[in-house]
Amino acid sequence: MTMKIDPQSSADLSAQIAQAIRDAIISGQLIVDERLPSESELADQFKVSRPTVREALKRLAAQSLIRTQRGATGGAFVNRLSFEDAYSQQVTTSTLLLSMNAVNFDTACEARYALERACAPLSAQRRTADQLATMRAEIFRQAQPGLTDEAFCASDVAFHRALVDGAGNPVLSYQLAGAVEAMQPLMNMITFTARSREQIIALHTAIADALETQDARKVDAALVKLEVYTRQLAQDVAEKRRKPA
Amino acid sequence: MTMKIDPQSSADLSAQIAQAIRDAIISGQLIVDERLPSESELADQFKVSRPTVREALKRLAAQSLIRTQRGATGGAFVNRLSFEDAYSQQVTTSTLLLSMNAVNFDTACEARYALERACAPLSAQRRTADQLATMRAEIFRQAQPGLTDEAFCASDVAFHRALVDGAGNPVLSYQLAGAVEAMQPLMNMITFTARSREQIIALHTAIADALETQDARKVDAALVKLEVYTRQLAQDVAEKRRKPA
DNA sequence: CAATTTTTATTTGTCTGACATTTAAAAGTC
DNA sequence: GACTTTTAAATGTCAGACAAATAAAAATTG
Repeated sequence: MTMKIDPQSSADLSAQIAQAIRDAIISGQLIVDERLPSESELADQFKVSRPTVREALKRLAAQSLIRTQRGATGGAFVNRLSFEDAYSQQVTTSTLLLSMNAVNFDTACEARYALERACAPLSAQRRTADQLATMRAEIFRQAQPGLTDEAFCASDVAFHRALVDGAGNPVLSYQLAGAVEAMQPLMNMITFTARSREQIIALHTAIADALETQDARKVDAALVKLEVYTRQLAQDVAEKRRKPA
Repeated sequence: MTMKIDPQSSADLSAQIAQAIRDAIISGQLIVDERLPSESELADQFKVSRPTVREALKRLAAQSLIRTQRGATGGAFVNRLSFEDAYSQQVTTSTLLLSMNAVNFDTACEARYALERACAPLSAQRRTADQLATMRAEIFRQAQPGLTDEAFCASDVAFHRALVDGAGNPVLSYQLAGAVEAMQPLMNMITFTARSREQIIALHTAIADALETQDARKVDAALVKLEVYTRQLAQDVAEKRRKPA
């Protein structure tokens, strides 16, 4: 395994080295659980100092591409990117993307429900009894009177996540992670208008009922209603903000 | 702005510091384009050495959360995460996730088409003439006899990306990035059975025609056919591999 | 005085060398 | 043979230095 960096490039050495190793992983030259050379050896290979190598390795660690272990048999190992890791990265990225770019609420909402509706038919077909039970439990929690707005939102996310997971497709669950979870802070702006809870619970119940009877069309209809209702709420809030009675 | 790290924690100092700064960005304590304290100042604040601070900053840079600039007025600045950055991160993550986890082809295929079909109705409604022209051009390219398999695949991706972008929803385009682009290496396993090109081009043409007349149902029908066809091909390849005539 | 050039201060990028800590294997001991 | 101790290798952290880039400040010049 020899990796090279371009001596012409103007970029940081640590960035170049990280990219070289990243490429080796993506192309399969380095396989899962394989141990990278030690930091000193890498420093020799790339003709740079150990701190520079370390900065490169930290970049890769931040992307969960490698993991490091101390001790005699330690070192940096190519990490198997788990669905869980990918999932949480996706949520972080989506959250930042939405919060930093002042994304129009309607745009985010449209995307989220379009994707969720894509899961609905599969979920109606395959949802397990366990996932259905999770959804019922979350609906029950949402009906508790003392629930804070944050807890209601968290429960809302858990409900929709169960719906998505019901499709029984981990790739789909992963792809939807950002769409569902990153919406939470945006939804927070809205749900503080507390009277909406009954309506939302009713629609959640409709969804759960339809999933129980495996009626994909009814699930879709309820999701559409939920989307319409959510957007209506957002519009009301925006209006109220424009002319605060 | 004061940030703290837990002196009890066993994790790497650089990881803890990165997390502290990351939290400050996510929570809005640090806003876009704000300059972080210099590396020396951060080292003093966190009571660690400069190399440790630098490792933390490189972790954040790997996630495009900050950018650095040298010179008198330089430093580390909170970076506005662009759709483009998020898009390419998503593609990298999805590609690695699929290649490292031996994801079942059917699973990936199902997810990809489920998501793409979610875009279809919006795209039928809103696609611009420009996007339609892109799709026609890619179909034309795909019909060229001398085209390599790699180029055909790339054109295929470009075609589907135009379809997704037709929905006119940047959040949706971002979310779909992984689903569409990360499939390319998996598709490569299949398209080397060259005779399938005509069939694919016919279905692409059907999609473009339906989008031109804004007929969402026809788009959906063509996408379903494309999914069925793709999965059939994969099955054939798998079968041929089991008993190589 | 205005324009240009030079200097200077600040900040990141990189290097060297050292020590601390963790860990597993090797060596030693009973 | 089972247990303890030692050792070696690796990452984690530190201190201090110099290089390179960059913009502002100062000096120079027409």
